[in-house]
This record gives sequence, C-alpha cells and structure tokens, in this order.
Amino acid sequence: MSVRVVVADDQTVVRDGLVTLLKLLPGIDVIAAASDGREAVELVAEHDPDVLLVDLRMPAMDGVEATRRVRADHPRTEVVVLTTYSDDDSVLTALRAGARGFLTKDADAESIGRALQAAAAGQSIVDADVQRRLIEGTTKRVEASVSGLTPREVEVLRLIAEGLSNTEIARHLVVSEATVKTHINHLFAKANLRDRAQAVAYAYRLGLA
Amino acid sequence: MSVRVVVADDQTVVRDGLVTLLKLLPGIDVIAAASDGREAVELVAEHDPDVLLVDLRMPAMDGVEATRRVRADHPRTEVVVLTTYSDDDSVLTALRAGARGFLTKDADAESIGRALQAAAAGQSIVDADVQRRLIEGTTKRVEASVSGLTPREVEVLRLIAEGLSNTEIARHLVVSEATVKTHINHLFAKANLRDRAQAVAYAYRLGLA
DNA sequence: CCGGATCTCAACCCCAGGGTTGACTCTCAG
DNA sequence: CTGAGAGTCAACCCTGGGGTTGAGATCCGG
Repeated sequence: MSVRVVVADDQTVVRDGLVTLLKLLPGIDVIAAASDGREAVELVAEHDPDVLLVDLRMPAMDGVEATRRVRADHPRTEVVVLTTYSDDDSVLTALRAGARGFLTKDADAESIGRALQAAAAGQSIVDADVQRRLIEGTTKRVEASVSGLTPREVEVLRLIAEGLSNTEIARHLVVSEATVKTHINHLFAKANLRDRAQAVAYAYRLGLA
Repeated sequence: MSVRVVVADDQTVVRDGLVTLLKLLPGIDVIAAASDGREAVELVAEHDPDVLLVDLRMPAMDGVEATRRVRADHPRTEVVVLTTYSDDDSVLTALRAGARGFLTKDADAESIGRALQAAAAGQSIVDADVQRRLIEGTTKRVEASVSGLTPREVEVLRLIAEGLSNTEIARHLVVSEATVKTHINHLFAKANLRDRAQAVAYAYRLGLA
C-alpha cells in the first residue's frame, strides 16, 4: 500500500521538482500539490492523505500554522516539514506544533522517501542538527542583558510586565504620567520594541517577571 | 550499496531473530552479532560498520555506555538503540550519548530497516513517544490549564504573546481583523484581562511562550 | 566649571486597540 | 429539529498608548 502524499511549497521549481522526484519513488503517491499553506490545508481536507510534506516559509499561511491546523483537524495526516535552513527557529515551533519529521532541502530522494514512509508508519525522522538541538534543549537562552537600560527604565519595564497601565505606573512610582511615557519611549527605542505587549514578552525573556 | 550493520543484544532469541529478520531486508547486511556491550564495541572496531543496532539493557556494558564508546572511537559508525520500554529513562541518556535513532522492540521489519537506512544516511529516526518526550522537554508547562479558552482563542493568545499586532495576527491566521478582535474580546473576558500587555504576561505564566 | 546622563514634566497629534452590538454559518449534542 | 457553542465578519465609538518636541532640575566625572 502506497503512502499518499500532499506536497506544499510556494516555489514552483521546488514544488514541481518534488512532485516528479517523489513520483519516481516506489511506495509514494503524490496526490496533490499546494502553493501556500491555506491551499495545503484545503487539499488535506479534500484528499485525506497519509502525509503532508510542507515548506516552512510560505505566503498566506506558513508551514507552522499549516501544521497546527492539519494536526488539529486531521490527526490522521502526519506532517513532514521541509525547509532550506536547518537552524531556523521555527523548526522547533513546527515540531511542537505536531510535525512528525523534518528535512532540509538538500536531502536526496531516498531520504525524503524514507521520511515520508516513516511518518506514515508513526515514526519520526529528524535532521541530525535538529535532533541535537532537541536533546540539548533550549539552553541557548541568550543573556540579553538589561544593560543599556537605566534603572528607572528597568523599573518601568517591570511594571509594564505586570500589566499596569501608564497611570498606574505613574501612581506607583509617584511621578507624572508624562514621565512614565518618556521612560517608555526611551525603553522602546533602546530595546527595539513596538508596543507594551512586546515589552512584556521582552521582560519575561529577560527574567524580569 | 548496502548498509553494514552490527547487532548487539544479550537475549539470544531477540538477537537471532533480528539477524534473520534483517537479512531478509534489501540494502541491509548484518556482518556481526554481539551478546553484550563490550563485545559490541569490539566488533565495531573490527568491522567498522555503518550502523550499530544495540539493546539498552545488557550485561558487561549497557547500551548507553556502548553508544558513548562507539561515538567516541568510531564516529563513522552510527548507533541505533533498540529497547523494550519506550519510557525508559535511559533513552534520553542514550540519545545524549550520541545515538542516532531509537526503536522499540515491537517495531516491524520495515521500521527497523528504515531506521538503519536513515542512520546510515545521517538522518535520525525516533519513536513517536520519544519524540514527544524530547519536545516536551524543551517546552514549559503544558497548555492544559488553558481551560475555558477555545482552541482559536488559545491560538490568538499565543500570537499576542509573540508581540504581533491585530493586523499581523489576522494575516497569520488568514482571517479578517474583525475576527481577531472578536477572539481577543472573548479571550479578555474569560481570562479577566484588560489589555494585550496583561495577555502576554498571562500567556507566559501559562507557558504558552 | 562644564558637558553628559538621568529624571522629571508638558503639550500636541494620531491611530491601534478595546468595547459593543448584531448577524451569518457550521457543527454537534440532545 | 433545535438550540448552544464556535468561528467568522462589519460598523461604530472612544480612550489609552505611542511618537515627537522641547525643556528645567539634579548629579557626577573630567
């Protein structure tokens, strides 16, 4: 029984290449090809394939989101991610989203076929690099030091991270709201933040909260 | 070119079974069989195989230590671990020690063959359970406590926590901005949040980011 | 004593974001 | 078949937050 596969890649060359490549492999049936994530999800719903082979970076909907959708709506269909860069951060995200396998685009036909077969059989194939990163865990946690920020700015950042509004922060620090806004603007500029939501994330990553 | 394999298992039945099983597979050559870890290391040194298929629990030298030795002294030889219990703690240890793949003893012949081929090609095959455990190791607390929120709301919350604006979230989920705002309003009401800054903090405490 | 950094404050503009209401569709359990 | 929940979308209002400029007060090191 052949493994039924849907391919999704926005680059025509890659997509067509994959399709013709996979068609030559025994035990692999390419039943559809999508050019973006949205279409990929639709085709999965339509054809109920064994495996979705999906690129990470795509317009309309990226591979991570497509993976999440497919795993949520069609748990029978396994997802194998294909990407250009093995050190892409979203690789881990994709695996957490439920991707079964992971391949780089320089993989040869046999490797791809093997990964598809494995995924269909419930096994999981990942690239050596990714495996190492998984095993070592997220120990990379960078030391994005708080340096550059003045004590007052750090203070304000912490309060932002607690969900306080500007007026609340002003009351808390016993200064005017204008002052708070000034600190916040400096802080945003220094840390390259757009709004307080990003600031909260920043603070949490720094371990301020 | 066939993949040259050395098998190591202390149980005679399993060992002989594996050998005969693997000999039936195309592209696999079993060139030696060991009954403990010490012997396995010796046979690897002697035959320089592509892959060592090794049981975790063995007398004289267990699979983890054998893996470490082989990876240190014969980096050309990949190691695939075979064991009875997928929840064995030493599984992670073995992977850290440099094992390329991981199989349970209820794997069928094709799965084993695939894992050996993959290992020889530099890929890594792991059992689904093990993959899940590896991934959970890198994530924080599970999102089980996100009770009350619908999947879509959780999705939106995660994206908020990444610092995305409403328009960006809409683009990402391929819906209109109005829909995003609706989800956000529901989400805020349920979780008793005032603005997205508090939402980010909430998400981080839940381990969503 | 001067320059720089920090902290403070004000007035202004503008829009993203949050609140509200209402509506259409689909699915699924009862 | 019906009602509830989920997801989708639109129109409206209005405040808070972010951007900008400019400026006075304090402190410290060179």
